Amino acid sequence: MEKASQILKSIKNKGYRYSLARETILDSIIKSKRPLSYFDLQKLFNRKKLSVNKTTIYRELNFLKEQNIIKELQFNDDIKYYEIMPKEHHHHAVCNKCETIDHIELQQDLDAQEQSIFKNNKFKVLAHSLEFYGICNACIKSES
Amino acid sequence: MEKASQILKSIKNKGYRYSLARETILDSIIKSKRPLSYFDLQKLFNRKKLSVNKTTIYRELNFLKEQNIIKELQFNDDIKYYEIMPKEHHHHAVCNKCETIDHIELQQDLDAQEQSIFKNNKFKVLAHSLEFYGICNACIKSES
DNA sequence: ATACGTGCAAATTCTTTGCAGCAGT
DNA sequence: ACTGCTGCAAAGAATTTGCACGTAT
Repeated sequence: MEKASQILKSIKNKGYRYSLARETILDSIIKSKRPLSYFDLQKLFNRKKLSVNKTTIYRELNFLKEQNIIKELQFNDDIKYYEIMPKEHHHHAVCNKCETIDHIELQQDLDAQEQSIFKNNKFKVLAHSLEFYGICNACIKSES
Repeated sequence: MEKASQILKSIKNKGYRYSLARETILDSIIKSKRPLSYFDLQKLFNRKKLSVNKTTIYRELNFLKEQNIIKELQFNDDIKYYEIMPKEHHHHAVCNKCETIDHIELQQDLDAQEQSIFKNNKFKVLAHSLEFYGICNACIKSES
């Protein structure tokens, strides 16, 4: 809860308030090893037997996104996922079998590629988004 | 129209039929330099003064996707785009200003990265998706 | 003649909005 | 007390489905 309460404090300084829904959503996203969707949070509230309206969840996700506290992600399903705003740039590995999404940090990033794009395509790269699709370790092991 | 009619022929062999909507959608996606969305096709039909119901467009896009004739893409807006199934693997450059989407082919692809992911993360990469965001040439030039 | 393709309206799903009441500061 | 936060119902937007009719083969 340490990190969450720190962020909540800075939110308070901007005139926004503490609420249980806000803390729970924020803390869940911080603690989660993988990006969470609206549905994940929904389930989570159910499990905790907390009654939180869907409007609140959607609103809170948008709020945290606007505050640059969380980042919205899309993979090849139609679902939006959220992760805490990363300090280190990283990428995602999506398992085609179990649909688990993991973080990946590359040894060599894409600086060379970005420079050649500027040269060859006259396109000034400011950011990139890179997702790997394949089979995760658990699914490799459990294969027949 | 050559390529479209070739694909239409192979569709016919599977028992599906020719139709004007099908040919127009397929041909538009083939001829387009950039991925097209449902709305692009909608506009296109309007300009051509062809009356095609939205259901037909959605159904045709799903049909062509299932037939592996076109590929569905998502960027950081909420819109689905479609391009003809690429033989050469390539990536996309999305302009933050004019939202134009271009194709990019990398000199060095990501083989080295994929191998190190297998080593370090025990994740078997089968495919990847890479989008660059930035400013396109036209927008660089037109900047004040 | 068969059964795929199409249009229309209705249904579905996901998300947002309006508004009145609740609650943190 | 002020104003942000919440829940509910309703509205919206994007997409899909059911069904009767049209049309390529």
